[in-house]
Amino acid sequence: MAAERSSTHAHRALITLRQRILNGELPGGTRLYEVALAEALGISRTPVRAALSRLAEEALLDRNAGGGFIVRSFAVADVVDTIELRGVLEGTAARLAAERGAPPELLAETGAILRGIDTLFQIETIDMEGYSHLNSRFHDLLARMSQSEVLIREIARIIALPFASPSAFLDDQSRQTDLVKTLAAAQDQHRAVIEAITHREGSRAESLAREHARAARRNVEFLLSREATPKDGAPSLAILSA
Amino acid sequence: MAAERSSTHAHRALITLRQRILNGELPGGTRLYEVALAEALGISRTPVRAALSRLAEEALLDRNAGGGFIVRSFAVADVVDTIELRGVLEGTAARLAAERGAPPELLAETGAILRGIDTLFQIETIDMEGYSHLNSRFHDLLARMSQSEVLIREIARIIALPFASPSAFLDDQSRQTDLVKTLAAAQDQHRAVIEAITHREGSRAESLAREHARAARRNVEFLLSREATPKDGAPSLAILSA
DNA sequence: TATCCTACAGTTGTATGCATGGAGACGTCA
DNA sequence: TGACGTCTCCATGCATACAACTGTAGGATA
Repeated sequence: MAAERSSTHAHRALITLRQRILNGELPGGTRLYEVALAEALGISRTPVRAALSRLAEEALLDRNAGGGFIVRSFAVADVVDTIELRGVLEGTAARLAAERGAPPELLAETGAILRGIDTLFQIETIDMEGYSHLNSRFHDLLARMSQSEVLIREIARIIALPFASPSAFLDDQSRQTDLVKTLAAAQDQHRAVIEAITHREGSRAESLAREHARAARRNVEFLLSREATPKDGAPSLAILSA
Repeated sequence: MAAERSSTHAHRALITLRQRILNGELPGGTRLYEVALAEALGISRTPVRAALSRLAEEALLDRNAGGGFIVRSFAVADVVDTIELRGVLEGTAARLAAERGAPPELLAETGAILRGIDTLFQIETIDMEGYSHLNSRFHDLLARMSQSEVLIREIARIIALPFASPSAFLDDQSRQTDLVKTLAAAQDQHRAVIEAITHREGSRAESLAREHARAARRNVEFLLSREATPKDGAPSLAILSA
């Protein structure tokens, strides 16, 4: 976590601060002071302000009435509701895709991704990084099939929150046995959604995509039900308020 | 539209620029230059940057790769999709309200608002400002009944776009006759949504709230179907790209 | 004792000058 | 004629000094 080599001070500050918020180093409710941050990061207030402004755009900070920024607090309910919201939005994307007709090239690309995931399953130990990548691409394609720029944008916005990403909690599954079962079930849901879209079954596509997001929600609830503190096994949940 | 008296230069710049974007004075695709704006507004670059940053947060500007801001383009499809999205989100709020049980005090307040709207209907010429205010409060309460901070926030975000507000297009209805009929129908829908929530009928509440948003969508399509250019009768549509 | 007033300290708001870096214009070379 | 390279200009990135504001603590007064 030394000095990162990106283009601008503002960008480096953005990355650093985002990281500190996500890993719980800057807990929800913390007021962020420009001067203090500038000194801590060894830069001036100007790029700090730029970074804070972008974090507010990402919904990780709230603007304080009368100036200043405060780290947003995320309770368990917020995480659950955000995942639910992703399900609703992806459900809408699936419905629109079915109603409007998904572009053949996107359907083809999706098919290739699903076959790619199948291939991963044939190896004993699953390549999680590879799965995560393909899974993200699948969800990206699903959004694009809606052919709605507005929806694509809003889904991207929600997914930017780490705990709401379709690939969240994949790296912190403790029970490897369950994991395989879980992923196989998810793959079945992927197929069902695409099938519904292909057959122009809007309502069915919407329900299936919604239900698919529920898997992530169950994952959260499982991780939180364990005795261990969330931060140990689930980095994505480090942001949770105490 | 002279110099407005708010607290800071940045805030005044924000209001001025927002207005110019919404009324089409700064059409979609326009690149905004800090120096030029600073000179035009008679202030320095710093508050201009602050204002631009907040407009990006409101989704009225896009950040240009490599710096700078560009006015976002809104096509008819974007307006329609945004209204559809509001319907989806308000539908979700209604469903959650039904599933989780709406707080009695919110239901009571909603009832008062609905009675208030009824009262407006008893006068020959409807007080549009009054209706608009009550209608906004109804939609605000609907969001809050979901008891989901995440959803409340996202709905507020969408409604901030002028053409997606539940009270958009009220002031630019040309045919006063249809207007009364339209508003009466909307009021029926309001009642139906609340009834479904009260009876804990989640799916029905969701469908009704969604359909309610379709009224706004039909309004857009009606306004655009007229011969007159959009800007004349419908200020909310002035933002549309040519 | 309660309230108001004042002064101060700390924080953000603003202006400005300089640094940096990218895109386009222009010219040269193959 | 086309492509490549360089040079210049202009917009943004950044630092810094100063201004304005806000909340608070302390004291004075009724």
